[in-house]
Amino acid sequence: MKAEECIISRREVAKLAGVSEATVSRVLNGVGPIREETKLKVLEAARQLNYVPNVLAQQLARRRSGNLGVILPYVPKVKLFSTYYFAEILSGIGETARRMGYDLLIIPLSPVEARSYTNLFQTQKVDACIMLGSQDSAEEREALRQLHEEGYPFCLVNQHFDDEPFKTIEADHVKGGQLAATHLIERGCRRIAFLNGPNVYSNSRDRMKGYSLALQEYGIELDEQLLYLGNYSRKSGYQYAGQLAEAIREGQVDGIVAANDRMAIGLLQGLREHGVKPGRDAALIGYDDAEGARFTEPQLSSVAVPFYEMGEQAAQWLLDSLHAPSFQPDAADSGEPAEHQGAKDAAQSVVRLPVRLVPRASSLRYPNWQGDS
Amino acid sequence: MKAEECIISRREVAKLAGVSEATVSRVLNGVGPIREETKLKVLEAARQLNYVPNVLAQQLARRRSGNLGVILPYVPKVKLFSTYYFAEILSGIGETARRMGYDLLIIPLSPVEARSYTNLFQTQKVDACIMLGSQDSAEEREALRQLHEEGYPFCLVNQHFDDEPFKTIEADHVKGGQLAATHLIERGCRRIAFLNGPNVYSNSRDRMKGYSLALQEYGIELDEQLLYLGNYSRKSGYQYAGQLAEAIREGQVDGIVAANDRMAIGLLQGLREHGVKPGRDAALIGYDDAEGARFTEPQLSSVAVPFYEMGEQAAQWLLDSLHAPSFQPDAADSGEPAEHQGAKDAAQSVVRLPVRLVPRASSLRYPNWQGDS
DNA sequence: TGCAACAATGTACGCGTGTACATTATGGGC
DNA sequence: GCCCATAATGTACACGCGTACATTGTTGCA
Repeated sequence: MKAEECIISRREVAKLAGVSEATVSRVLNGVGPIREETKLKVLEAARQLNYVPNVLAQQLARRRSGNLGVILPYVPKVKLFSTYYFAEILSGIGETARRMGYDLLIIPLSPVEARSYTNLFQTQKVDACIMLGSQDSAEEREALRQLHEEGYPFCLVNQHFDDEPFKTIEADHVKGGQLAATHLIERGCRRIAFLNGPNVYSNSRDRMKGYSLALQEYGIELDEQLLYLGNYSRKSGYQYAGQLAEAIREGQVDGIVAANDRMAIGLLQGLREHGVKPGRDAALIGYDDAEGARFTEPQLSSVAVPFYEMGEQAAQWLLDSLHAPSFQPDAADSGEPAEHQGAKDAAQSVVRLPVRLVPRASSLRYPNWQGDS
Repeated sequence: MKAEECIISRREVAKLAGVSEATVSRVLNGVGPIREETKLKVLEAARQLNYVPNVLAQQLARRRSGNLGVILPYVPKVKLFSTYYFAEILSGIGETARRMGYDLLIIPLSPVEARSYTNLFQTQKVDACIMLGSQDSAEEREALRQLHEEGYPFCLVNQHFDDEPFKTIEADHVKGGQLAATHLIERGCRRIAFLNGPNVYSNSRDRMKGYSLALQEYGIELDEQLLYLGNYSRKSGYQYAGQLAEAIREGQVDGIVAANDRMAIGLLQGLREHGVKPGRDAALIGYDDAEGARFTEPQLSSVAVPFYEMGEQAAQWLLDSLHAPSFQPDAADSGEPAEHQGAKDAAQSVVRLPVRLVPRASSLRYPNWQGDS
């Protein structure tokens, strides 16, 4: 009995209800005037047959997939979902998509094929797309530019491209870097090391900018010697521990800003192994306010970034723009005006959410450190 | 120029190549004998027009979506992606799906609609489905049973249902609970509290079983007073801190097994606030070996669970079974034989991956505790 | 009574693809 | 030169649904 239910379509419902297929479709979609009696007949027939519309056919007929694509970068050996950063953004996206009746289509980029994103849209698998963890490379920029020119709706999260009109939801990382550095300065640090991440991420560059601004504001000269480059992994923080421990002992460094909490935590653990205790011997502050920042000893000061909200807003904006009738891909015809429009959009295209300083014990510096026993 | 490219289909390619649409289809799918010359003509035309097949139409014609569904439970106020448990499993699923050419369709269950899963398959949105975080309730069991009866391919992860033939990938949590408790016993504990999670999860019950076995093995009587119930959140661990701190001081408790690391970490922090230091005043061990277990002070002993591999295996088995020609939903016709087959399957239907004890400082107990300064 | 307006429904086709079947070339053995 | 097996291609339709347009039924009003 159950076996046949797999293959019932609109036709069976129509037959049972004694109406045409079109009427069934109209009833189920609430389109056009329908006599109440007919409506009930159809609904009863559908219920009785346990009819469920074939979404694939609907998608083809409507030329909309109802899927929100999420592009995940390929990062070797990194379990992307497990990083605080992606997990939080994804949670925000997922919740919003669910609320708006969209499904999430996760598209992990494969390491080999450097295909352009346009294919993705041409296949119609997704109606819109959110780009996570994209890097500022020439190819990436070109691929996105093409996407934008063809009018496909997409949104970058936490990565902006200068001089491009791409819609972007990010956080104010210049401010964040400044907050972090200023915090250490106000706690008495003068020789502040900065452990940054790769420059292909705009947020790395922004934090660097903020760090510089803070130093400048307090008349502290930027010392290239104090700049370290990691890759946002805990290991890459850990590996600088020896070097920094020595610098701290020699008085060359009295404070450290790390560009994310993973590196900060790795560094913190390494420093302790070298007998240097952040919060006592030097001030340390991380970035992201990941959950782990509250687990360390001492607890890690950080800068909170509203990742969840960024995911929410990206999804919300994208799905709103799909429903808005304003979406006109015809702009490409008129050539130059499109250019101009792009420039106008640029003004509002980047949304920058505020970040927040979260001071904890790791950025204390003097013997008034409140440790236990 | 770019604008028109959005609407090219097989027809345009066929016209340009001077062949029929069927030939285009055959060339692109590598079906049937094709003259080399024709093949090149078609491929050249496709390239020239920048043709990309419409996946929606392919899905409809092939009656396969190419999507692997992942059901996420609705847990109020919890950002699912951000929990170690889900994140790791999802990473494993995602990586495997990518390798097998499938996309991941994330389906977060909404709080209200308690729809049956069969709808999901009937809509054809997914070819197979992985269930995460399902609970052992009567409705859930019934919904899954229906799914199984109708022959839809699905797989549970980290949750089994007794007496059901559902395919399941989980870990040996009985062993895990036993390992944890035995570890504490061997380190000298005799009054071991157990902070467990809700019983709707089979892994909670399994760990409890393992805990009991360990006590029994060492002739320690199980004391109901020492059983605590949390909900796997850090907060729910934290809230028992006062109670347990007192019990430890009074000598009522000398060791604690927590059913996951989140609760263990919350508890650890709470205990320290009450002046009780795990690893010195009492032994504490968590479960999952989440990343955060290495961040705490002292570092948290735990039981490592191969979540990533569980995700991999679930996806692998599911996608393999789709490609295998053995898949015959006709079994329902013959009635009882299906029952028998189910019983046979049951023997292999539950795959239980091994877990591993990870001893760290939190489960030490005596003054030989190796703290710093 | 006749006619217009509108409600309610049916018919027919498009969406873009896969593929069974029919048809036409091609070659080899006699 | 003929016939058959097979290669190569075209034709036609199905997949299941949305919807424009045609058709029929109903009502109100002159």
